[in-house]
Amino acid sequence: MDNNLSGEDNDNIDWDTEDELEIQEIQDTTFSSYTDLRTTGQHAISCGGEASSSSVSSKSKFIQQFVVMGFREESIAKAIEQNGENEGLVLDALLTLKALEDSPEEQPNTSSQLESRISSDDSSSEYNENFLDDDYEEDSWSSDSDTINSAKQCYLKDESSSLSEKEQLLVNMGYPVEEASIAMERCGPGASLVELTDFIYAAQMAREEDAYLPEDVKPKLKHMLNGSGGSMKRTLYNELRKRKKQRVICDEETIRLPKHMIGYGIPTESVSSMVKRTLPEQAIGPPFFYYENVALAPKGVWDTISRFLYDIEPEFVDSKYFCATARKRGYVHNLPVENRFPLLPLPPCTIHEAFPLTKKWWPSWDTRTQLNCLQTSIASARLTDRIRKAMEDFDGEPPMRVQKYVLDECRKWNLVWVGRNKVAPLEPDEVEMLLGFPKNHTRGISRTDRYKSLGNSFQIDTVAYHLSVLKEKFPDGINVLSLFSGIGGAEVALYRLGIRLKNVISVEICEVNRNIMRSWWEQTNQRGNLIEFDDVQQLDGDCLERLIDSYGRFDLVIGGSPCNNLTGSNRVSRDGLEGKESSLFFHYVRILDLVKLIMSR
DNA sequence: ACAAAGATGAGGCGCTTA
DNA sequence: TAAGCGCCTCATCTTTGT
Repeated sequence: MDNNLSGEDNDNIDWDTEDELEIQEIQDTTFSSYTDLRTTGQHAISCGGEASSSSVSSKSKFIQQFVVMGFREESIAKAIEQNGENEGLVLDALLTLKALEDSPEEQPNTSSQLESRISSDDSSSEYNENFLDDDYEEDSWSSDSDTINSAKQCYLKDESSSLSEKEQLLVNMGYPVEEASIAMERCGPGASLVELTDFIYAAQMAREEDAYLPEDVKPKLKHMLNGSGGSMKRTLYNELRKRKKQRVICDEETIRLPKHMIGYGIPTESVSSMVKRTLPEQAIGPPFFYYENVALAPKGVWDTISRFLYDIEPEFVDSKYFCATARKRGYVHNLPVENRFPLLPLPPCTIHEAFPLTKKWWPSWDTRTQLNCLQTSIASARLTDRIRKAMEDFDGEPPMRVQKYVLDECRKWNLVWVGRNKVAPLEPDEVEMLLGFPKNHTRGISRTDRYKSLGNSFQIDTVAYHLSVLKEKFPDGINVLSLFSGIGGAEVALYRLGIRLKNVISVEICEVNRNIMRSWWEQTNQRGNLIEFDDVQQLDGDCLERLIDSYGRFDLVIGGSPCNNLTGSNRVSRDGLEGKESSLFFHYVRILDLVKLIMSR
């Protein structure tokens, strides 16, 4: 076992990694400037924050503040030429120009799916458009301005520059100190400025309110609008309001969880025949994709997820309709919802069916028929002992007070009755069974780690039911890109459906989980190829292109990104989508977009 | 050093009641 | 309609024990 990965600081959360948002890469790769930039960086750049901070003249700082707002350098240069170094006037000119260029109706539907998707998206477009503008860099990089070059160079990945200098640079760019330091902390010392600014942008965007402009722009804008407002500003203001309005409507109609979480149907009660869903144009594959996360995320999270995944409405399903334990999850996918079929045999759906031996000891006043959500840790032996002692004081039925205490603990910790006055947590192999994994799937690692890995996994029957439509579409098997694979829930589901796994590209940060997956792969005598990565960041455009060249196109991109910062169980860092781990969602989006783009060529 | 145990609420929704 | 209550949640961090 790798201590670094499963040690005390992070345990073996499947998706534990330093998070870096490389949404920039989408654009970079999309517009083929990525390679150029990187090459340049490797050759000529000795960048370093030191070089930048010393060579960053006041003029370049002046330029930089507009660069980070997402304006093109040539536009900035022109605006400065016309207005001098007057911040207000330059910004005015730039914003007006941008407002004119950006009006959605006029957006030329040229380049890629990605671009049109982004431009059709309201709030997220504000984020992405800023970076889409970066394709200007391809041309203007050849500018002979030293200051501009040094600024550019700092955007490149650089390992040598020191932390504090970069942080200082971010602050110089106008980011609040605290946001800069959070970005530094989250992205790590090796992060490029692009990654850092990306992170800050993403975090800001993911926030509920006013996500469409960087914090540093808002006050300036506000100041200007409240101040000497000219007609240009008003034009811009109206333009922004128009977009903002779309977002507000979106907020008002925030996604609500259905009372009965059966999605587009469950094996016993199909509703898919009644509900015909139509997918947005951009959402239609290839490839098929399937994204999962906890249903009970903080407000607005599912709206953001949906917006980034082509405005597909999430399918909320509680696995209590598939097995004996609850598991409320949201799934965003572009799979057909007709003609699904369940895995056979159907798993037990009640506690008694799943654990017949408990029936003998189950008190009548414990009315549970199903278990609550299986989480990542279990009750201690001491707790079950306390319960036993509390029960032993009474012959027969304990008083209401004790019943309440015992039931509360049983619900909280998913305890089952295993003897007279004796409750116990589920064994790891029992959890495996409930989730649809083969027995001993996670055997060989510590008990604690088994619970953790299993608690972070799919419920196989539920996911397999959704994926079952792939079987007739791919009789010869499929190529799978599996992100945040964990212990291989997706692979097990496909395997149990009888869908041949031709090539599986699996990304999983935790070595313990990768070993489990590899072990399963070998035990089940898979004939296909399993290619493992340990970090989603490794999957850049070049890498994906190589993979597709070597192994063929992906038929399915599947994964559930970290829920750490979304789940209500987290009392420490329930930070939403911009949280340390949960922000890896944006890597799912990035990679899916890249795959779509590469495959469309 | 590792594994287990203990301490640590907020947030969101459904339901009842005034 | 508002307020109050009940219930549930892919967890994290520190301390203790072996």
